[in-house]
Amino acid sequence: MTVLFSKKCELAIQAVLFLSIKKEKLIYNAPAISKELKVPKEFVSKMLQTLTESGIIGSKKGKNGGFYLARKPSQIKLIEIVEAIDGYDVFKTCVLGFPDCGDENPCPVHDSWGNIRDETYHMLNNETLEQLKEKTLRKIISS
Amino acid sequence: MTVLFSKKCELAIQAVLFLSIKKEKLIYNAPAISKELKVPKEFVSKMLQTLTESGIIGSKKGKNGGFYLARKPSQIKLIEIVEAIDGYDVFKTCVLGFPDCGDENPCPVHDSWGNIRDETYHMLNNETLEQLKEKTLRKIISS
DNA sequence: GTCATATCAGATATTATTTTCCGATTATAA
DNA sequence: TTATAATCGGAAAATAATATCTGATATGAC
Repeated sequence: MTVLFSKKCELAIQAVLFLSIKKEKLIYNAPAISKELKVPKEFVSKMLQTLTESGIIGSKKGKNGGFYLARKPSQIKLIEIVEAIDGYDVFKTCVLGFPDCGDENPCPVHDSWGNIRDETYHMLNNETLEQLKEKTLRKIISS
Repeated sequence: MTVLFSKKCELAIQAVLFLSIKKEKLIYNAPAISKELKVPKEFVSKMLQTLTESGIIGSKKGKNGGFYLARKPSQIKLIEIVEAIDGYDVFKTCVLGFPDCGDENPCPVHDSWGNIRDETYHMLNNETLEQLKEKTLRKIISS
């Protein structure tokens, strides 16, 4: 099981982080990204299509085509990727699964979890890819 | 998708919270708990078996049998239920899905997520069912 | 213009999770 | 002792998530 995001969303964040440490508009195709992230290329391909639809990355068809960041790393936040793939459900759904949990009818951990959930949102909404660059470089061997 | 726990685990927490506001050793059978939590009784039944194996609740077979809290609400923490059903994977797995993420080779959000994860653990480890009783009563109509 | 190489779109297959079913066993009440 | 009502355990079915395949379309190189 994944922690908070779907596999597709995890992979999307990994891929965008990977692209963010490369020279601007440098194009990588699906097989290359697949190899880098050690994930099946068909799955990577599908995920990259979704990211392209939501305008986070751009694509170029045909020979020497591939994918590239649509904006500068300083203008992309992790939360955008989460929104594009998984949506905001994680930030709305009751952590204990009570169907009618809300501020008016809170579950026993509604407030405690609310704080944690807000912090998580803050984490994803605050840092841009640019700010994560150094840490990303340390994680992924860059070229 | 669920937020952090499996469906079975969410249900387990709900069920134990439900039992915690009842008189000690008062027995409820699977159909009754199923009705209360509005979840299929077979699924409730399976989950209650797992909780019984791990000693959080007790069971009584035969006519007028059912399930009851094995210990006092002041001696049961939410984290025990999570451990019994889902295990500690949520607290170990990389939130971005990097297979080799750890303190030596951290992902870009390893530290930030680490704090949030620790807070979550703290939330589940700190409060006992007894302390949640009031909030639970407000959520679940008691008898 | 033709060929090679890439994305794109939709369908399909596979796997994992969740849910349901069924028979066996056990305990209680009458 | 017999009928009943419950848990227990394993298997099966349904559903959801993940992964793969296939053909179509677009693009650049030659």
